[in-house]
Amino acid sequence: MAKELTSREENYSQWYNDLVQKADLAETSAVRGCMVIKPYGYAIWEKMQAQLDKMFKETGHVNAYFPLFIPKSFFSKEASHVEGFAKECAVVTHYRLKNSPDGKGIVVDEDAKLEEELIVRPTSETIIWNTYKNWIQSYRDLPLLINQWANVVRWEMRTRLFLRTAEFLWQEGHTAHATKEEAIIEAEKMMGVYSQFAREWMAMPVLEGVKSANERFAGAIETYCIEALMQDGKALQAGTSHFLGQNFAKAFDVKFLDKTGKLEYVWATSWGVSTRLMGALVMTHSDDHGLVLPPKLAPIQVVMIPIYKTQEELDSFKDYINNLKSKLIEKGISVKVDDRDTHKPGWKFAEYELKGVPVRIAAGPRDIAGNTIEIARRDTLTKEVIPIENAADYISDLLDKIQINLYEKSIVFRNQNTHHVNTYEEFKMKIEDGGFIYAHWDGTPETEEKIKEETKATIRCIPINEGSEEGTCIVTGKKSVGKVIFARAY
RNA sequence: CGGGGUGUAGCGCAGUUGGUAGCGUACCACGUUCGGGACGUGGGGGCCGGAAGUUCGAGUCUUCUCACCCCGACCA
Repeated sequence: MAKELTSREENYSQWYNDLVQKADLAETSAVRGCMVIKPYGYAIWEKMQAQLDKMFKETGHVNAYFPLFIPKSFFSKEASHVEGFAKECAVVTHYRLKNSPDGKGIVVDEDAKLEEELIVRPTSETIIWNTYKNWIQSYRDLPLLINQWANVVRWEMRTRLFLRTAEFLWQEGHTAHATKEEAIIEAEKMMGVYSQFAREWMAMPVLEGVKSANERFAGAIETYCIEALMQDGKALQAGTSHFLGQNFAKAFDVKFLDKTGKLEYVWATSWGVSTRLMGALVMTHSDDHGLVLPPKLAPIQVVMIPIYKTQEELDSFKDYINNLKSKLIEKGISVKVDDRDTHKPGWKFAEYELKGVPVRIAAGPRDIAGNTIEIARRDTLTKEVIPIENAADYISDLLDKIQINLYEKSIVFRNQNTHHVNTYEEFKMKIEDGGFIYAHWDGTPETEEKIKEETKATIRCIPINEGSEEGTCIVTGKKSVGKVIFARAY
């Protein structure tokens, strides 16, 4: 048992750390707060990227790339934006090193100080809006619908693999529109894209809503978000989409001539999801045996493991499963045959369980004699023996079933951990067990702050598309227009 | 940035009042095994995080540093 996982019950965050590293998703690096994403983890990210990118293109967006460095002066142009990010920016001050005078190593060459310091982008609004100014003159240039895949740096004090790292990978969409309404529709649409991706690809249920003022993006008028519930009862913000109003247009003087010849500021949105989704994926489905991946994002969907003693038996296994393998590949299913002679079947079973491969097929002399294969499901940890004839169709259906089962299990979990409360006392009790809590709130930042200080819970989102009824705030007793969703969050 | 902890073989750890480094696992070779992480035998691998000090002698004692982990404040 070389790779024993800490159980979730014993220590949830240790379980997460163990799992990410032992399943070969990522590891900590020599650089503080920065991770190395390993090939298996990166393969999952690539699958996420591929699907998201497709969805962005389908909604009319194109990709571009903007610089890693942002002149410091750009940053200060939007007041609340700079305030939000100033505390966590990496700054480039020099452009040259030299040999240390004492002969030991190298030092920064003080003569090579930059005239204007550069910020390593924590997000790209400023450099992008500075650029858009040159691209937009008339309503005919709008809407401008651009996305970029990039890395960003936020100098976090405490980091965790995928969930919060100093450098992370993400995509950031930045759009410009002629009207406020159009920009709002865009921001809502992208939240919908994220939500759909989370449900259908990650098999992860999410709540859709808007952020309270306290939680809003620095520089946004409205922040839309999707919020997921992790197995330990903590909420995780999985994606955000911002309606930026004309804040950045005004800060960077981006105007256009409308059809009537009037000069107007453009309306903006930005939206992003990051490698944090990897953390969400791990914490939504995985168990004490290891990773559990939804088939749609699994780099290997089916692994085939031979049971054999002799070379002849191995050869006959290969012949035996070759046809099935081809049929699966024809169906677009990714298959790996693990015929390594260096590990025993039992070892391989445990390994692929740890790595979350959705379906495992094993076959040995007994199966070959009886024209059967053994199929094991990662999500339920069940095994069955089926005839190899028509196994391809069976497996194809099974992958769909697993995808659905994971989503349904997650829905059940979330429902079991979602509560409505009517008093603050009840709230304080329920919050200790984790989960989402619906409660009436008077709409003021002060009340939210008080609740956060006393219970560590924040408003994860103000639900939309759920309908709401009036009530009274659980803390102040003042009027509330509808319940909002609280949780302790990552 | 506060509070706590840990740095010794790839990984996980032990190392007594200071005496020149060991266990498990992984790795390599050979043989027996192979339907849920096999076993035996033999082998390779360490500037004991770094620097300075005390000492005849430091993994062990002292000081200083650095890194990482956990818990808070901040955050996607």
